[in-house]
Amino acid sequence: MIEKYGEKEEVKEKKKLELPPLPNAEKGKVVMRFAPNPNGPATLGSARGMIVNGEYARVYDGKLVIRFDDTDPRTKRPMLEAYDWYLEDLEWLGYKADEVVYASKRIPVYYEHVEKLIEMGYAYACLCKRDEFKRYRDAGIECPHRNLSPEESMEVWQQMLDGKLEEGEAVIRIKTDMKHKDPAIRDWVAFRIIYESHPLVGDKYVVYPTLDFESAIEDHLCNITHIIRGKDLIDSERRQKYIYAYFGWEYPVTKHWGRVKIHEFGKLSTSTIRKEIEKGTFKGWDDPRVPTLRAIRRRGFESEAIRNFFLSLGVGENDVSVSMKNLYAENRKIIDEKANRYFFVEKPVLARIEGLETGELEVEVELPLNPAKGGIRRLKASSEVFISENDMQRFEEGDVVRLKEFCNVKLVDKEKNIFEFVGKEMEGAKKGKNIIHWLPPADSMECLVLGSERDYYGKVEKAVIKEKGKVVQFERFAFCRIEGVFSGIERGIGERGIEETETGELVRAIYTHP
RNA sequence: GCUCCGGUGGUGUAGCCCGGCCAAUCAUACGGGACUCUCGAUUCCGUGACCCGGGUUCAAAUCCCGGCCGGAGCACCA
Repeated sequence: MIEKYGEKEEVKEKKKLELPPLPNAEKGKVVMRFAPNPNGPATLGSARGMIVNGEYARVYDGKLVIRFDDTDPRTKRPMLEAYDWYLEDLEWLGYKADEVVYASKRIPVYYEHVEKLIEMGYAYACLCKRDEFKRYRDAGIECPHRNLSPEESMEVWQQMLDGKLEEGEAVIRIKTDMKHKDPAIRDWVAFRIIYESHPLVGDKYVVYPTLDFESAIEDHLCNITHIIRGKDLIDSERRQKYIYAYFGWEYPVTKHWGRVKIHEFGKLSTSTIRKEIEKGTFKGWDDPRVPTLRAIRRRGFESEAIRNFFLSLGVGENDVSVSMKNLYAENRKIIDEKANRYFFVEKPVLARIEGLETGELEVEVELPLNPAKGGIRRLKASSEVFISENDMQRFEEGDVVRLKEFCNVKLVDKEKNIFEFVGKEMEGAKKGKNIIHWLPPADSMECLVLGSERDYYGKVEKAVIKEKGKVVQFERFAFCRIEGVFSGIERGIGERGIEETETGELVRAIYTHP
């Protein structure tokens, strides 16, 4: 017994997922960061950033800072609630932020830095129109404003701050190299004028830094040692290194990962989700059809599964296209032994069993509650039971089927759903698909299961109401998370394509995965 | 078009830096058997990959060159 246990432990140890070592990482000195823009809630994609950065901070006994790069109140307008949602999600995934930074609250700091750069002649006020500058850039020619004296640039900068200029009239550019072979690097924009109230800081500022500038300054100020992010930001490094050189700072070690595409969610972006929510297609940011962490959590996924899923993806620079099935497999490993078992009869039909003796009707049928932990649950024996139409269709008259743990019955009239009692013992019934789940009307209640592809309606054991908030397995159906008992409009029926039948109470559950 | 980056089974991933121990790891998927009063779990077996072409070398998934394919950036977005 002890030996066996030891073996098991060893196997578990082996399976433990690990990230590759971080270059130049010293235990206790690593500072990682996760830098989202809260223009919507965290998605599965954000989870990768939280997990990889959080994990490195953890294994190196380092620090994790979460920084909100919320410097565009218009195009990527932050969402007020999302700030805290990010913090919650991070915590749910098992990581704690040692420091929380809000870029929009630190704008004066960026002002100071750019002013220094202007004074040193490394940044200048550019009055070119957008298209005008694009032509200079593509041709590799310096624009006329590049040689403005620091004093002249400062004057324009002051006018920008004072709100004396229109949007687009002037920007601050960082001097790089107008002949740089990569046009993306040439004299990039550090500040622009935006007349728009910011959700967090209101109308306090009209000049906002771009991500490249803000994050360059903050990474240094926060003492970030390693940056791991998507490869869409790979150019940032080449741009920001100019600033680092001007200030004599050392650029953190960087690593970039490729794009993750999850088959099941296709091209659902934050902005399309928002649109669909506004249109009413999705019920909210935690609608089970949406790839947000809130929705994933509501569906009953364990954070440990999400973590393993992303660790298995590694930090490679190539793009990956992966299926939710992998996540299901990870989650199943964790919840299979935790989840209690119940019967949920989808599309119930009431079947009548003839020939049951009174004695056989006075008993309660015992069913295993949990194959790993043991325990039993009870259902009343009954001469009328709900079975699923999905099962009913498959049977022919004369077939003997097993009502799991209850009795064997023979179908005698398929039209009227009439069965005949055969016996209590197993023998005579074929194993496999002929063992079906069932429910006595007295022990059942209405149930709606909200799924990611479609919803399911049926009857469930009354006893599941004890499982509120937990994931259970509806035998021969799927793992589901029980949300609770609802009535009235809370029921959710009728809104999602399932016909309203009754108006009483029902159990609402969320489909986790098969 | 310009600039970067990447290409290992169906899907991910290890190995590549420091060539041989790689007829290539692990997971998942798939096929089949066992077990189980769930279509879940467990268990056993099986299928299946180094993008192509040159070069260097006694030896290349690993180094070099060329091609092909894929991706990202070229915003007063993040």
